[in-house]
Amino acid sequence: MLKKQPQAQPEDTALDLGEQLRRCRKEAKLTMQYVADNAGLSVGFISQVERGLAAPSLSSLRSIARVLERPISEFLEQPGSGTGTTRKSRRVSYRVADGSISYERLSANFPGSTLRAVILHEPPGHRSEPISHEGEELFYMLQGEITVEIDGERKILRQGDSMHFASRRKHATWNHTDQTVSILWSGTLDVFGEDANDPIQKNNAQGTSTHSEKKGDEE
Amino acid sequence: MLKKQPQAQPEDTALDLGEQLRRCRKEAKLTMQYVADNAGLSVGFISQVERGLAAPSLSSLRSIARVLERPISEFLEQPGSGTGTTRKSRRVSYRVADGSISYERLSANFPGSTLRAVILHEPPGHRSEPISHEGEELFYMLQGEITVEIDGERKILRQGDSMHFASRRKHATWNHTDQTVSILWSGTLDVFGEDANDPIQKNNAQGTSTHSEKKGDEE
DNA sequence: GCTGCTTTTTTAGCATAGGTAAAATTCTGG
DNA sequence: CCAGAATTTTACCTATGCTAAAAAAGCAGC
Repeated sequence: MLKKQPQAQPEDTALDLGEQLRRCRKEAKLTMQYVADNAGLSVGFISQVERGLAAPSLSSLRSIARVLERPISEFLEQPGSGTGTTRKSRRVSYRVADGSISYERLSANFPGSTLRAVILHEPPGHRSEPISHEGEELFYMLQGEITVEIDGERKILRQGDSMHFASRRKHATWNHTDQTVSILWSGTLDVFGEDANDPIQKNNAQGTSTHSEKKGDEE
Repeated sequence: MLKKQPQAQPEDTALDLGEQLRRCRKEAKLTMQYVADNAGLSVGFISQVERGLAAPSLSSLRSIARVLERPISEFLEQPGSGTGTTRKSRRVSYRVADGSISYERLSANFPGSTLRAVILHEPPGHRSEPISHEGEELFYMLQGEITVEIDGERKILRQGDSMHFASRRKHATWNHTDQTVSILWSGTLDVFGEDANDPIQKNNAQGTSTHSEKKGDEE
């Protein structure tokens, strides 16, 4: 019988997956036999998966990832080689929602990336509607203080405080102060969209800057 | 024939996966027929997957996720309900590497979470060894300036600047100044470990604070 | 260099499940 | 109420996810 080949994918990710599994296993100094035994699979199958000759099912991949103590996403999403530098002086501000909040994007957007970060500016008195969605997020208070409500429980965050939570929990914010607050927001889901909002403030002196998520805002 | 059941998983994630696929599809206002056609699958299969009666292969899930325009990880890893609030006054500092760098953890650690954030303090003159690993990361300069080298290309980041890149690219930092710099680091891989390093500085007046990654550092 | 053991690869094979087409059922807008 | 759209269900099939075991390669000790 001819050597079996997995179904060809446009991006040939099955091979990437196998390479990454092998890399992680070797970094953890484990044998295939160990991984197989602990994942409830056979050593031959592990070999085939690592060499890209077989594609594991989801449950098998989950078992293998558990043995390697890595999130399954690490094997499925591999960011490309993009880099985004965002200069303070060149950030573009966007307006969201009803136009009261503005934000500046920090994260770049390259293939496979899931990390998102923006700096949010919420004006005095602003309240957001309670929402929930996929992913997780973290607030870090750059300036000012804010009330955060998660699943009905309220907390005040002050400058230097942070909060990390699963976005599926219903959450809302309220700027109970009389000053604009600035929050560094980081999350795993792009809730701010890509250029979906109008830029409202262009700090670039020439007024023609491109958005930072274009292939890096290079010096 | 009895109704087919997917293999039971301890966390029954196949059902979670189907629920999430249906939720995302409805949020995008798409029919199963549309998803099936664009993913190269049958509508009956999409129905079974969404109802947890069949488990898609990795390539099928990838196709479905592409149609829904969501990262595949969104369907595979769902954070639990943890929340971590980290008060500025209660952050525990850790020492890493040769003891020269310290950091304070911001992110909590709850089931399924992949987002990590710390505040790094690099002393004057400190150079890190070039490394590469899985995931992606973002630096935001809270204070001071630093030279970052990625794949041999150097850049200086100043206060307020940020940089987002795939961690697989070889990267190193050098604090070329004569002051300690503070960086808010955010990433998708836990390169700082969980309590793997010694706490070196306890800001809690009682000196007995628990680490913030324990079930939230509640007020 | 040889040997024995460990680790990985390869082979042959199979049970099942990933996935389909089409029919049946339910939903929904007019 | 009805027609069409959308979803579910059924019957079925074959490709493949995965195995056991043999073969090959790697490696440490002598």
